[in-house]
Amino acid sequence: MATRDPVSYLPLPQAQFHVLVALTAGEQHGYAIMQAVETSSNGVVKMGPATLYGTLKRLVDTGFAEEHERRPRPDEDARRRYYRITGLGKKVCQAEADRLTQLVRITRANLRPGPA
Amino acid sequence: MATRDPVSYLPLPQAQFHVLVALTAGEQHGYAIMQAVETSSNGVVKMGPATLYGTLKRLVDTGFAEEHERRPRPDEDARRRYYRITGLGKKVCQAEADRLTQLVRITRANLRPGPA
DNA sequence: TGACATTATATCGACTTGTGATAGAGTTGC
DNA sequence: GCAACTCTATCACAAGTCGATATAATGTCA
Repeated sequence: MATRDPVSYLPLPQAQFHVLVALTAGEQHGYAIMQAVETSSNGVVKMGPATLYGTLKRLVDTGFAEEHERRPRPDEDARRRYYRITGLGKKVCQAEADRLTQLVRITRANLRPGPA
Repeated sequence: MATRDPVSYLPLPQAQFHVLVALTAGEQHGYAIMQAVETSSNGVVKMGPATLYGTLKRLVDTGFAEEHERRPRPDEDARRRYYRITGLGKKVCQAEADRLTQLVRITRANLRPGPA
């Protein structure tokens, strides 16, 4: 069966992209993702639980991420639920990154000349 | 008076960023912006009139863009209304571009290793 | 002249996405 | 023992996005 072109999922909603990017670093549980998003953006992007868990559900529904069976080790909080990015998720994430790179490139080129 | 930190406006809604980027290329009228967004994204981002004019209104309200008095030249369509990006708009656009660059950088770094 | 596509601005209503507040419960540190 | 933190989760509302539609001027071609 023909795989759907990752580009056809673009543009990704911002929250989805943030969560996916966090998951490219490896499997994570929800709370860790929230913190990763805030930390890696230097506090600029603050994702609350509503956005996080809602987004996580959407990612799983669409097949960009999946929960996995891994049980927290004894030294970890037993309540944790782990998620990881799927192959499709990686492709889409990659494509979105490419799209944004292009956008940023245009911005830079246009803004360069001199503050009018 | 102290100017509000551009970073405090981030993250920008996607449509607002797209329109601002289009305006960094110079003053534009609505219809041209719609086309610019679609063209410069290779057809990936399609912005209809509802999104465009709504977004334009928000940008003006927030002070990121402004309509200006320039009348269309005789060889241009008389119905056009022109907009341009403001100083604040440029700063915010710049800041958003920086933020996205950082996000993309993280994505690239994490996705690099090898398809697991 | 008439027919038709394109340009151009604009809004309505529905849907999707995002968020602050709140909840409940286990865990950690003092 | 108690406060702060961790962790998952949902509700109800707000914000953002989009397809469809409206209206009208302009351009093209025969």
